[in-house]
Amino acid sequence: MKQILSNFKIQVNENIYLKDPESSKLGKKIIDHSILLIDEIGFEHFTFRKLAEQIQSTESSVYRYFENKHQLLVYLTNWYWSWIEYKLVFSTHNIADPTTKLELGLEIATRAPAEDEQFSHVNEVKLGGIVVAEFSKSYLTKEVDQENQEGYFATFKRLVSLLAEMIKEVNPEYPHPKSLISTVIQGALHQQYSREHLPSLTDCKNDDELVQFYKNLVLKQINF
Amino acid sequence: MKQILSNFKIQVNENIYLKDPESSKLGKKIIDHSILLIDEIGFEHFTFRKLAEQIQSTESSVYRYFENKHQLLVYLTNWYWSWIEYKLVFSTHNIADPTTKLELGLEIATRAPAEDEQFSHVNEVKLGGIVVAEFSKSYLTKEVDQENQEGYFATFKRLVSLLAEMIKEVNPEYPHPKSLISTVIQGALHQQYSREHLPSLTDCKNDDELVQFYKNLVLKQINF
DNA sequence: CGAATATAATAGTATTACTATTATTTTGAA
DNA sequence: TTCAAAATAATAGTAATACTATTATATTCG
Repeated sequence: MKQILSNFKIQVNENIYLKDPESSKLGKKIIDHSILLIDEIGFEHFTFRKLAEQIQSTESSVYRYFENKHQLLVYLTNWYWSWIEYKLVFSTHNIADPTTKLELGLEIATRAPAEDEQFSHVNEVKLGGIVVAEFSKSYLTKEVDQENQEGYFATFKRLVSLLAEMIKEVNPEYPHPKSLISTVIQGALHQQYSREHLPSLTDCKNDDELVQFYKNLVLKQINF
Repeated sequence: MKQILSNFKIQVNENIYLKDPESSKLGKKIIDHSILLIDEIGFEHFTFRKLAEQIQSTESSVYRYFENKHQLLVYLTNWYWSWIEYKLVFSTHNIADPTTKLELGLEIATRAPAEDEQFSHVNEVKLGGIVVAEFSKSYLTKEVDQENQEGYFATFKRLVSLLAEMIKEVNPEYPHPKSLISTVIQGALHQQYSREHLPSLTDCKNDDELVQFYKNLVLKQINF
């Protein structure tokens, strides 16, 4: 994966930052360390002041990249889903059989990133953890409609529609591909969180079982 | 429903408040108006100061009932899931056929509450909306493990285990009842939210279709 | 090299999330 | 019915958060 993708830079919609953090050293430091810090103390306790301390910079410097910490979270989650989308598009590119293709897509969309997948300055494993715990906070706000119009959630919606298309290739008659896919992706995040913190909400002992559970759910559902 | 349940008072675990809001007029006002206010401005913008203004009381008076607004949210979501649990237990009580019972249970757990179900001083419809938009914020925090130990999420876990038992009665061999149920309940909340704010993530046009989608998902999945 | 731009340092404001103190009102047991 | 205890209201205050503004210094790039 590292070799395949190392030429690509994840692009995030320019509405989601004031100044592109990929365009400077400070910008990259903001991204890298915000991932470490949010992973460590959680989004609620995370502040630009604390982040600035960690990177030996100042609050106002961070504010020149992002309007506020909410926008930074949206940036991080978009980066994450873009990365999943790249992996999905590359991996499924040459696969002819629709069912195999769908299974592979589900695998990529539901499995938590592993240590050996690192391909950028970003810590993808910790970012995956942030997505599990914080992604839903990025859209469960009163500002969702306006932000949706500005493309804040476009990456995730595109991923859902990509996988929904894969379902349609397996069974063009299936009536609820988008509901099924978004239920499965969100469900996988939730099950990962549950395994760690609310174990009575899951039966999956490990990631393999979890991925298998969702693959099975989808295939059984769409095959008539 | 109103008649059946009007004798029952929803009980919330006493760890989830400092003073029982059901024990006084002010307490009930806090609950009622916090639902209206959170529904109106969202949990992020909600403060005890704003709430106190609405009910012509003071911040410090509210603080004598709840440690902070997070605890109030946990209280409200527990109340909601307790109410769902009551409806589920009553409705399925005398049903012999396990499949019919499960279908009814899924119906109650996935359908958004309707206007005519009002049975208490609480606005159940708006509370349902709050659960859709804010429930996940109640456990996606760094304090989840400690709060889980104190019983903050017991009501939801009990509801999941009730429905998981219903699955086992239909098919004792099915290996992932808890994962399936928690995926479905969370999924239904998410689909309700999507229908309103991120429509490209759903195919369900209305509540009936949504409920049917999840019933079908479960039944197809567990029937061998 | 010099101008433009980015960053750092510092300070300041409004709001939030509380805590503390005292006064007033309500209540409920003798 | 009274009077003590408890609940509530009024007021004030603190530390942290979420910003904005100003100026000084460093960097970069045409």
